[in-house]
Amino acid sequence: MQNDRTGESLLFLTDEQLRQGIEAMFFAYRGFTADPDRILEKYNYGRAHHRAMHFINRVPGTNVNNLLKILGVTKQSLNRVLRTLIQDELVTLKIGTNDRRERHLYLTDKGKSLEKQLSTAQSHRMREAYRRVGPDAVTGFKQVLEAMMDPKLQVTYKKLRSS
Amino acid sequence: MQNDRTGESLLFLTDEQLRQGIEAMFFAYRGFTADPDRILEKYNYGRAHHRAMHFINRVPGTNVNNLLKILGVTKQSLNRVLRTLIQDELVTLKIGTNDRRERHLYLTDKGKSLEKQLSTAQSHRMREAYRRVGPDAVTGFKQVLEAMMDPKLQVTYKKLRSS
DNA sequence: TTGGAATGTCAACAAGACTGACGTAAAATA
DNA sequence: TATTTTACGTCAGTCTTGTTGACATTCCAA
Repeated sequence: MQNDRTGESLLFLTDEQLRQGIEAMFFAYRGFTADPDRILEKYNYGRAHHRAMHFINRVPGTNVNNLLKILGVTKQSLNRVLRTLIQDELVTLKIGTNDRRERHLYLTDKGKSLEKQLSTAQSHRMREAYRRVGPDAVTGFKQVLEAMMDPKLQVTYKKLRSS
Repeated sequence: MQNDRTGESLLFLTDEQLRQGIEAMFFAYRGFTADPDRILEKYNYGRAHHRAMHFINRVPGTNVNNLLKILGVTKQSLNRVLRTLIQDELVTLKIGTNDRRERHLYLTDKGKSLEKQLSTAQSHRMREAYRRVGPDAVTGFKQVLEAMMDPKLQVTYKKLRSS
């Protein structure tokens, strides 16, 4: 019976516990972005550039529409970012062979190099966190995050995992 | 011996696992802010207003400097947000009795009401996530987030927990 | 009494998000 | 074949939220 549960086993659902989770997300996200932000600043790029580069690296040859769905911004917003990345030769376009309306996006060597720098910095903090807390905590971490996503983004997330 | 560990037990530290964690944070944070954002839009406020109200509610009577440390923005940024919240009678100022330079911040009844709306929406999603994954995963979730924070913010986070 | 701390304010600016409107090329379909 | 839809780009304008820099006020403390 549900009601046989002690207060202790339900403690993780109290308002106080939820509030702690909310604040933990807020403070952790600051840490999560801090290291790449410092690198981006040196090149006069922002988080938007980082996100675009991350997913172009993750899904090489993706078209713009697909990237828009992943990033959840408008095409005008993404376009501004892509324009500078292409100008700076971090990203290249290839027109689709089947459908010539589509632009397929790739990182150049220069782009790969910067992406590597950024992901190394970001991974380093996460690796340290993972190492300190151990594998079981990491499993729980990912389970909660996945459960907090909007359903559509959860699908996107899972697709990326299995690709 | 460290080297006796199997590949399996170290699997949580692979590049692929770290990348998954990064993407999980990115997608989950979108979900985390989505519900309050929708409410804020109706009142023509933004996330900055939400954050200020959250922590004024959490630490009633806080002065501006303390709030600045928690939020990690400049006083000019915070001031603009506070000004509108005070104009709209969601927040009140009380000049310090000991130190009359300090402004102590409080939510009005109107402010408390909106803050409640926002935190209810945000908590609801987190509660559902917690419920689905169970208490052990929640413990791991918080452990990883705490380990990812900048040390100073980790102190701030812990202080809030124990207050 | 003077220096520094806490706070506020004005101005200017930038990143990064948004909407709306319009254009072009190519594919799909009626 | 003609029309519609799709994919993408671009221009213009707006908003929020962050930034710096400069300057004023208040008031505690040495």
